[in-house]
Amino acid sequence: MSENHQLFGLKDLRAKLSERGYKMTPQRKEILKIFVEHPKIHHMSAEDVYDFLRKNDSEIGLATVYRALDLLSELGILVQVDFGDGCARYELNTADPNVHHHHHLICLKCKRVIEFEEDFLDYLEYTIEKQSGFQIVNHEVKFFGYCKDCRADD
Amino acid sequence: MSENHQLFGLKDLRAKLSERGYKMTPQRKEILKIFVEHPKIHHMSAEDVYDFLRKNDSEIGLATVYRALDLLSELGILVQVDFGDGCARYELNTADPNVHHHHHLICLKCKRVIEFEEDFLDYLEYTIEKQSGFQIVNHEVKFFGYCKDCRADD
DNA sequence: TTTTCTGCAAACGATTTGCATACAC
DNA sequence: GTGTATGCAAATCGTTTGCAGAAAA
Repeated sequence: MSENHQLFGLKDLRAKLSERGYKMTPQRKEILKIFVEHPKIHHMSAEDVYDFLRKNDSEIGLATVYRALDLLSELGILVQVDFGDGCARYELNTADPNVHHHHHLICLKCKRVIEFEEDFLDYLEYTIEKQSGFQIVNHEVKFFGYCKDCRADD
Repeated sequence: MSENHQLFGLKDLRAKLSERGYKMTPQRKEILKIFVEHPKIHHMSAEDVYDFLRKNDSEIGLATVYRALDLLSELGILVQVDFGDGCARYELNTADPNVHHHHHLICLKCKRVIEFEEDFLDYLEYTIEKQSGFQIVNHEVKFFGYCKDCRADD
């Protein structure tokens, strides 16, 4: 579909950080690098990132991973997603207004998470804002059910 | 809007329980009663339920509350909802096909949770099922933003 | 040199679990 | 009676925090 929707790469990290008084560190760079260089690995938790680092002989503490993921989310470089599996997961922010939102189909049986793109919600957002005065800045849509391989009617 | 959409009341509890080999207990009855008799109190966490019970001179252990909420969800009497505030919350299931889904507007400033009803997603569900073969049984939609009182442009 | 950052270990809060007793059937 | 449920306390799991030393700016 598309290769590189993320707004922020490694180059922008230093700027984004110093803009807010934060410092560039090898740990932060390395953690962001995982997300940038492995776009196929989606939805990593702090523990996932930690394990990935250790497998690549990187000795970054778990607390630092948590702090970096928090920080990168605060900077808008990553976004937190939640699949109800008891831990926060992260993905590169693709919040480009020209890029469609993507959301998640969560299989109740095999726990697979499938992504889909949609832009049907614009009218709904418009309606809500008009009816309730609620100013929407983001939305999150999850569909629960059974994926192709797990369907109940198979 | 509507008074009593829940499919299951206290009367059905015993049947639902024994159907699956579970027993009716005063604790389970009392916990469900809170949800049925106080429809205005939405989105209660286990701790909320526990506090509510203690205020009403009921001595039910916290572990029992957790177990009962789990069980009532498993039976389809309650549904778990998650507002990302670090604890599971529950509400009466209103999964009647004739009743519109309701979803949540979460204010990022005052943390208020506003409910809204919608039935715009039927077509989207149809499209997804057709395109991806994913069989949808439930969906969850959250809009994040600023409520009428907290809007950035005020 | 000043401030922020890291890493460790301890603290934390929500939830779960083991176990002996109590209760529903 | 038999098997499930309860209540308590201890265990667990993801995450956060305090603090002393290390490293950016």
